[in-house]
Amino acid sequence: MTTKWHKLLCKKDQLQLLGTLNGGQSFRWKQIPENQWLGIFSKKVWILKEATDAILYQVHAPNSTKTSPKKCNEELSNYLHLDVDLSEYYPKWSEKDPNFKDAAEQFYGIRILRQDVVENIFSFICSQNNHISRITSMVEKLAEYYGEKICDINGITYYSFPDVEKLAADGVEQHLRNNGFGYRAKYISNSAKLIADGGGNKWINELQEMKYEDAKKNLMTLMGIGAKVADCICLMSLGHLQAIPVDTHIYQIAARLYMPKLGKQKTVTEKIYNEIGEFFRDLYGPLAGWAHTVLFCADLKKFQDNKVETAKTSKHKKQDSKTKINSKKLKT
DNA sequence: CGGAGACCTTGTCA
DNA sequence: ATGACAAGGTCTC
Repeated sequence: MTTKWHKLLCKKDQLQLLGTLNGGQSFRWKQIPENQWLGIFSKKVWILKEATDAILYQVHAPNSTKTSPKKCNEELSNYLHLDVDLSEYYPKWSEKDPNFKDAAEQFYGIRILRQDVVENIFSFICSQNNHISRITSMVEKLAEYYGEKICDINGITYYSFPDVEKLAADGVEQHLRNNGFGYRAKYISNSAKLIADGGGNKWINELQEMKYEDAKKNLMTLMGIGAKVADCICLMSLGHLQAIPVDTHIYQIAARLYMPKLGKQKTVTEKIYNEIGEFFRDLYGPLAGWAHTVLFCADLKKFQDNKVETAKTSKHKKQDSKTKINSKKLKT
């Protein structure tokens, strides 16, 4: 086990750990003392902290796992999507949209992570109609029940996210039902079986090769995955940075600030869903999903506590409507 | 094709 | 304290 700190060069405006790791993209990161972040990806436990023009990190993995500094640097850099230079985009998005410019002050350095596809498929199935805190505990349970132990740190055992085959096994649905997963237990079990029957890794590999529209369509054939969850997976795990997950936050933002005609709409139909996506793609360009994530962060309640309340934010504070996302499956 | 309800469970707010 | 309501929606009718 390595406990040495490694260094990955990275300017401050290129990466903010708080908004990126705790902004609802991944459910595998926790803030720990001394302003450090502990998270799990690629079957390793990572501890990160910000330093001047760099990220310092530790890697914890089983002794059998290779953790050469070079390989770890590459893995972390890839996970954080550091090949995209935000200084090329933030000014452009700010120029096109004053709302983005406002959000970007607090939410500089927000990055779309390159997350594991399988983990995100099941994490975002859990996310529907649910709170981030509960989603996090459900993802942790999936890892604990069906994943593999990585290591212990300070008396806590960490587990990797399980393979699809583990989730496709008999008895999973009942087991999850008994452990607080509610109706999502069936979605997880059925989707895992659908993927396994479709070839398992082969199905996943083919998904990764598809273009955005095809990948989205295929994801929506799984149970419990509609347009929004499919777009989350496309954006955060398949590199389709034009994908715009239209959730309740983004719908509210769109109706309030960009598309006033939505005001009276009670449900988000497939048509409305796609219109909102097209609107933002038209506004921000090919990396619209990335820009949208900055707006999403700015709308998260947990990030608004330490923010100075302005007349503008307080005015809209309590006006969330009863609008439900109701986009239906695309017909092929 | 669009609308209306149901759905597990937990956190939050009055 | 207790109930209503919302939570990064989706499925079914």
